[in-house]
Amino acid sequence: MQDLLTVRERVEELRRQIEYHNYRYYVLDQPEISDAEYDRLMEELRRLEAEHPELASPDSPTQRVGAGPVETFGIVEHRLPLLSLANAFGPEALRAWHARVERLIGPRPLVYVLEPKVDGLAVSLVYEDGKLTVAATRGDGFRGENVTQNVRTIRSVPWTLRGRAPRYLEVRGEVYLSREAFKQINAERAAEGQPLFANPRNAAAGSLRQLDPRVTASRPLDIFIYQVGYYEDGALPRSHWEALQHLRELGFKINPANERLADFAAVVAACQRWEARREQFPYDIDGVVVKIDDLDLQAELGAVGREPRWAIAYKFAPTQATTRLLRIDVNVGRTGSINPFAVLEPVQVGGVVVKLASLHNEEDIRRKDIRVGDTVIVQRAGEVIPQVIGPVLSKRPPDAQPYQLPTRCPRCGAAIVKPPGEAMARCTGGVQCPAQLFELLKHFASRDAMDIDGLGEKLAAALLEAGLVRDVADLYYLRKEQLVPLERMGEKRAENLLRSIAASRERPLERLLYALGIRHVGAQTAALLARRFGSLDALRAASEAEIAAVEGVGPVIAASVRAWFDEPRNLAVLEKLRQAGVRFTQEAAPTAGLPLAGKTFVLTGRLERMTRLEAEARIKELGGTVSDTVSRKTDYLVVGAEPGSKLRRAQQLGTRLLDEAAFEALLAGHPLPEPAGPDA
DNA sequence: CCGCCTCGAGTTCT
DNA sequence: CTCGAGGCGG
Repeated sequence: MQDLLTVRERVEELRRQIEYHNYRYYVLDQPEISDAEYDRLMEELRRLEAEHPELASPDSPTQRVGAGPVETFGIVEHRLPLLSLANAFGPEALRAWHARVERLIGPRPLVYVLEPKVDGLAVSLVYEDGKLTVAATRGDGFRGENVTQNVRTIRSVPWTLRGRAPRYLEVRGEVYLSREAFKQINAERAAEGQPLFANPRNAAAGSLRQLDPRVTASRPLDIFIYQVGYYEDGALPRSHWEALQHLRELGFKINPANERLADFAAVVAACQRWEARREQFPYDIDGVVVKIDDLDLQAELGAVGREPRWAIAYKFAPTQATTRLLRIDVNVGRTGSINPFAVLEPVQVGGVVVKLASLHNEEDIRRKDIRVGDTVIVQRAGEVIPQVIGPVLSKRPPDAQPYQLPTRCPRCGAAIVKPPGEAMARCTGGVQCPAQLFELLKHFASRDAMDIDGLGEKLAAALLEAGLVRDVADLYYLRKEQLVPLERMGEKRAENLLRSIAASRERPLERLLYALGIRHVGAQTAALLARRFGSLDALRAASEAEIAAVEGVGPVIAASVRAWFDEPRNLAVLEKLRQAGVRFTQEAAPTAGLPLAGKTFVLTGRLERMTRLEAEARIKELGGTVSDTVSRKTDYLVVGAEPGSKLRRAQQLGTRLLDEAAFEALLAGHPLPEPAGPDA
């Protein structure tokens, strides 16, 4: 039995250490110890508290997991109201604000502080004698809800201030969720069939307003403190910037992206720069808050109504908008997949007018409960494809009906079936379906398949419309006089097209195999099959078991391939291709002994001196393979300008990175210097 | 049977 | 780029 005094000392020591490491990890983002070591400290503390209930304390870091639920939130009167900010939409409005400031205080040199306007929810935190006593939502600015128990679960909120704390301190901050955490929470909710949050802000608000703080604790909320509200006992610095530094010393998390600028032109430029790079913040921001730095000037400028004149919110173009869902139509894919899409009342979002948005599949529409006639939230951020996030239920027309997929294909009338357990419904019309034939023709001619230059969307439609092509083999029997009457088709273009078609007869087997559009056979699988069987006839003659025996091919793909070759219509197409002189064999392409044999590459970002396609071709020539996703099996990630998410994954996995110069050196046959060791 | 790794397929606007 | 799902190793 241990002496209780020493146990108490140990408990206090552990609490001190854990709070310190919390601070290093969550506030400074500079941990000093590993997660495992941290877990060990936490585990020991938990154990001691369990063994000695008399030592338990609501101030112990073990309580960050949250206490029991409450019935309702109390109301908190803010000692000083939380003001709102005037908005500036665009640089002109920002300049107008600035002109007014100068008019009021006369022209003199000004210093500005810029802070990302994080899209979360504002809270007020009160510290008395250095201890967190009350946390409240903004509410109407005068009175908010008491969410102290929930805010205490946020790891970057100090319970006790560091250093010499004022007797009474109130600070304001923004509670938010990172985009990553938001995605994770929604994925969990989707798995549990719960309604999804529309955006990180809603998720953060929902999390903070949980009656059960244990739920809040499970959500990785974070906070940035941006303002002193009320400060009693002790002198505050003269400037906002210094006040933020002071708050940082007290243990608060201050946004490291904040900037102090002394030139208004630079302020405007910075706002625009941040807008262009808003995706690079790990959390959503909807603008930039610009503040006059000097606190005396702030006081002089004062407020109009509830808006201070010394600050303004420069607002970015919104990435979400609401609009009406007019109709749900469906597209038919090459494989017969039925792909519903939303026809929207045109709406400006993310800098473009959106009229259409994909809806993926019936299941997705059901889960989001999207109905024709609904007002829906549409999102488009950066280059990302527009998405329908969900309905605004309060605006739903009373007669709106849940969406039902059509039972017959809108293009060919064949039955639509949805195999149990699969997400996608399919048209059963096969190549009889004009939509599927059209998609197949485009696919056949596409660059990774037979690469027929000049045969794109438009021409494929025209050839089908004119009845010149009923299957892909018909392409090789086209004559010039048939083509010329087509719209926008002269002698010259017809000749060029026929030449491209003729040239495509020489494509290697793997291209042809891919071009045929056999279900589950993409470029990669086509290459595996071509390499193993060497000729189309050998593959046609193979049994299902022989096909399934190929490395990387399993029962599903084997059955699909076998079924394709058992279809008389397909065999007829093959005979026509053969008659037309299309190559049915693989060229011998030995890869053994080449310098990059066995090496797997992934490319990300834009290369300066060659296209991505050229880079891929060079790697393959030298015996390497190119993959699409970074995994443990990836040997090199070639990093170009503006790399994507692959770079982060590669860094996590410790994959070797090559910049363009190093990549070129490798291609030129120069061995790479060994990677630096951990102690180098 | 589960969890990783890959591959296939589809998508908006300019 | 993202989702869904096939293949495969443990």
